Formats: sequence, structure tokens, C-alpha cells
Amino acid sequence: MSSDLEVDPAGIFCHRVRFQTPFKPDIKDMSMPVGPIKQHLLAAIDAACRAAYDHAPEGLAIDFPPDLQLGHFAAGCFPLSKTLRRSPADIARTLAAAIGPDDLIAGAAAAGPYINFTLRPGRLFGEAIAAILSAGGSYGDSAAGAERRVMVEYLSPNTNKPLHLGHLRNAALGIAVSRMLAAAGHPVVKSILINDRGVHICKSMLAWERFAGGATPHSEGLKGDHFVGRWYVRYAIESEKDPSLEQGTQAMLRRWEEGDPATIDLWKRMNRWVYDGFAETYRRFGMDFDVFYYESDTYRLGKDVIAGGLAQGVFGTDERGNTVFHLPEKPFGREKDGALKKVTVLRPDGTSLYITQDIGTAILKVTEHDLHSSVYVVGSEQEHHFKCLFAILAALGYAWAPNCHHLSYGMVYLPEGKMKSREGKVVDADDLIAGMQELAEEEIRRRDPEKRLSAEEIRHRAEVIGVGAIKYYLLRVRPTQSINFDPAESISFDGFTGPYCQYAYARIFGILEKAGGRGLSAGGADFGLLGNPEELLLLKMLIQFPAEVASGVAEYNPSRVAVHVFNTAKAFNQFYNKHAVIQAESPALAAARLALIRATAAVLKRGLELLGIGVLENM
RNA sequence: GCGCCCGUAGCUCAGGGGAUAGAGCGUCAGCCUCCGGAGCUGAAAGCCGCUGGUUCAAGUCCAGCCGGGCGCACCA
Repeated sequence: MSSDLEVDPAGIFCHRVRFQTPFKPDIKDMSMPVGPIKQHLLAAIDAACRAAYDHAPEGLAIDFPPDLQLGHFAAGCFPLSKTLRRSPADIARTLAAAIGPDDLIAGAAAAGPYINFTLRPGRLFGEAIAAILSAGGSYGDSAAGAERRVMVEYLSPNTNKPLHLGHLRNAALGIAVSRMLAAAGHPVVKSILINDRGVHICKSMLAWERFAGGATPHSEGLKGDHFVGRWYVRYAIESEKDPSLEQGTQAMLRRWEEGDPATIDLWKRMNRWVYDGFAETYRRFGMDFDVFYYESDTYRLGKDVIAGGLAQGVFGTDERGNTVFHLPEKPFGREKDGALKKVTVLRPDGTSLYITQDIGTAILKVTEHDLHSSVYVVGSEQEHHFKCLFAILAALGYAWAPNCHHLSYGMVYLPEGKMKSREGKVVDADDLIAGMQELAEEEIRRRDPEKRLSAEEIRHRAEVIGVGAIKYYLLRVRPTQSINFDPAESISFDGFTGPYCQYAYARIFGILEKAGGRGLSAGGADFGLLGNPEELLLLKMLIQFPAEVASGVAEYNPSRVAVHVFNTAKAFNQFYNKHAVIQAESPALAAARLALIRATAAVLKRGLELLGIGVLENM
């Protein structure tokens, strides 16, 4: 039985269940690549415990000790303390003494309440590296979600202005979460809901009609979305001077709803400009969508559902004639006067609201695409809206309602405060991407004084590095954190950044290439020669990767992966700085280290891929 | 007023009940006859917002406070 179905439908409102997941990974599991090794250690403890206490141990977990000099793996004896009625330290001492060396275990020692195991490095490194390399680029993937199709909706742009930094955070999350869900085995459908109708869209239309004199993106040499955005801003300026413009937009919206051909033509024409512009930004940032929903199509949806719900008594009517939904007391509380809180789902005149169409769209998504669950990547300011939406879907009796998830993320603040596109206080997405690519390009040229790189190669590298830097900056903190956008920090390529991680990959590729040129390979590796502190730390990072991915999926939190990729790159740099690979003391050691760094490259690449960030073999 | 999020080093942030709380940036001091310096090493820098509680064990869980942010419905 699916864990999802065990969740009390009302439980979806609890904070805890925000981390409800399409599947439930066992984080302390026996996962690859060291599952068999952990099993072996548990079996050794089991045998020792039976011998010493005539008791089968339960609840023990094999973890890493805080310092790998203490041992390669450790087990805390706390769970045994109660049943054996001895101190954990006493138990650890007894069990460690009873565990002798074998073909895997080199030694077991007690340290306080812990049993620390030192393994034979040939087995430890050999088995882990073999598992990683044999996974063929999909290390860390699982098939757990194979039967559960998920839709991830992200971006939700308006067609009256270009995309800004807030959209990029949204997109970075949407892209990464889609990839991570896919890595967990889920079939994933990526969708976008485009807000292409309403009075705010009419504002840019009206301003263009009145003031543009027939100008087009082509005539102005502007990207279409920027061109339309210019008229949206112009509207704001003009309506300050002439408040009567507002009646003009209201009239235009009425004409649009009546299907007035001239208004519809203008609307289509301007939207086309915006979509052409958006398509370019999608391409630059690596966004892609399987399904496009337009509010001009969906805004009528939901009314029939509400009519049906009204008949079933799910909805009621208030004194003003609104159709309303009474929110259950459990999570929502009550009004001061004791009445249940309510949400209006239909106006008295039968026109729909934001939530009306969202109800319809939610149902449409599931029925059209046979979904198990639905993820909405939308800012935290809409948390209440989605709680209401999911409550209504549950009340309507949809079994999948508890599988709807609002992936809520914090705001992006500029040094001057919150972004406000109406006031032009935004960081434009295209400007930011272009700016980062320029910086990357400068850096690339600085490293190519002899100008051996083609313009095309430079451009390609700059794109991967520039976009990678932005995405990493936006993904490295957990989604619930708001981000204080620091221009200086965001353009850095040093330290905790995407380029740092990409650089480690390129360095490894350089070594592998050079090794190949000298006829060295991983063949003939003697993994028994590995085991210095830097090698151990690096191996630990590689081993932990699948668990980090699983946690990231479970929490819808790409920062898990981002942080781990950085730690892996750092561990590699520390190793690299202290130990030679190609020029190692012996060919058998060189071969073993080559295998180790090949496995490292695989983890770095896969981790960055899950974040939607590309790697370069040379940078 | 109610709900949610955030509060950890000067700044920006990681920390999935367990061993000595970490990183980046910044500051200071070092490392290029040696596989790529977008790198590495070291130092200084912490009442983990406060107070209680649960637990053998709390930055982590619970309660109550104090700051800051976002919402609270007929806008989207």
C-alpha cells in the first residue's frame, strides 16, 4: 500500500506533511553502493551480540563516524542499552572485542558508545567504485516512482512583461525538481500555466494601441516580451496622469470577453510577440514544457464542477449570493464570531475567480495525463490559496487530492527590497543571463591568451558556465529560505558556486585525458593501496550521493543535491592538491586513483544534471 | 488578531535526535621547477533569538515568548 494513502486527507494541511512525497525513500537503507558491506557489518554485530548476550540486536544503523580516522563505518549501541540494561559504552566495548577480523573487517574498536569499523580498503574502495562506474551515468537513480506519474507545473508567467529574477528561481526549482523526480523513477510531465488574460494584460494592449504608433518588436529591434513590457510600464506612467485610462482597460476586457474580433486580433498579435520572446528565454535557461495551459482556455473551467459540488452540498451560498466553500476547522480555525472560515468560489453573477479555474485545471490535469500527483511550483505568498484549493479538491472526493503539493519558495529580495515589476524594480532575466555569460566569457578569454578557442566554443562555454552560476546560486539554499539577492555574490565563480563544481569536473577530465594519452588506465588497479584521509573523504561523498538525492526528492529540495555536489568537488580538490594521480608512486596506485576520480566525475556530472546544470570537459 | 516561513561566525547560508556545530564570502598569514590557481593550507571569528519541557542524548522534537518576512479569500 502506498504511503500516500495512509495520510489522513486532513493531514495535508499539517506543516509536517509538506514533506509528503510521491514515494518514501528509506534514507538509512542498504542502498548502493555499500549495501552488502553494511549488511556484513550488521551480521558481524548480530553474531557478537548473540554470543555475548544471547540476544539478537535490533534497531542498529551503520553510519559514518564524524572523523574517518576513527574508522570507516560506525554503529551506535544506544538502541541495545534498554533491553540489555547496560550502558551503551559497555555494550560497545563487549561487542567490539568479540568482532574479529575477516575478509572485509580489518578491525573493530569501541569508542565510547560506538563500535568503529575499519575495513580492508581493497574491498571498500573496490566495491563502491565498481558500483558507481557500472551504473553508467545513472548512479543514484531508483525505480521507486515508476508507477506514479507526476506533473510539475512551474513558471506561470504573465504575458504583459518579460521574465525576471523571481521567475528564474521558480524555473530553476521546477527544472531541478522535475529531473530529480525522474531520477526517482517517476514519469514526469512538465507543464506551464500562462496568464494571458485579464485586466493587466489589457493595460499593455491599451498603451500600445494609444501610444505606439504601430511600432513592433521588429521595427524597434526589441525582443518581443521586452517590447510588450515597455507598454505595460508606459500604461502605469500614463494612467498616473490620466485616471480615465482605467475605464479603457475595463472596456477592453469586456470586448475581449465578448469576442470582439479587433480586440482578439490585437491580443493574439501581442501575445505572439511575447511568446517569441519567452521561447528565447526558455531556451537560454534550459526550461522546457510538455504541456502548455493558457488561462484564456482554463478560466471557464471549474464552473460545472462547482455546480456539481453545490448539488452535493460541498458548497453553499452566502448572504450576498456568492458560492462559497466552508473551510474545515481542523487546519483553518474559525472566524472571531465562531463561524467557519470560507472561500468564495463563484461570484453571484456566475463569473469565475482564480480558484474556480484552478479547481477545473487541477482536475483537467489529472484526467488528461493520468496523474498520480501534481506539484505546483509557486511562491510562498500563495500558500493559503493552495491550502484552500487542495481542501476543496479533497472535499469534492478526489482520491488524488492528498497527492497535490505546493512547492512553495521564498521571495527574492533585491538590496532595495522586494521586486516590483510595475515599478521597474526588477532584475530582468535576460539581462542577468546575458551579464553572467559576459563575465564567464571574460574569464574564458583570460585563460586563453593565445586565442586558440573558436568564437563558437567560447560562446558555448560561457553559456554553460553563466547559466550554471545563476541556477546554482538560486538552488543552493533550501526553497523555504528567502534570498537576499547580492549582485556581487551572485556573479562570483569562486567558492560555493556552480562554476567551482564544474571546474572540478573539467579538472578530472583533463587528468583522465592526459592519463589516456600516456597509456594509463584503471586496469590493474589495486584498491588496497587507497585509504589516505583525502581518498576516504572523497569516497564517503560518493557513497552518500544516492541518499542525498533521495532526501532531496522526499523534501522537494534541490539544495540537498547542490550542497552535496559542492562538498564532493571540495573533497576532490583537497585530494587533488595533496596526491598525484598520473604520477603516483606505482602504476597500480595510479590505476586505482584513476578509477576513483572517474567515479567522482560521474557523481559531479549526475548531480549537476539533476540541478539542470551542464558540465564542460574543458573550461 | 490568526496561519505559515525565517532567526546558527562580521555578511550569506548548510546542518536528516547522536561523537569536537560546518561552508562560502570578507579579514589576516601562507602554497605555483610538480596531473588545470575558477584551486589548496592555516589563523581569528559562535550564550545555534530567549525561556521552559521531552530524551540516556536537543542547533535538530514540543510549548510559550521576542524579532523579521509573507498571507488571511468575491485580485491573480
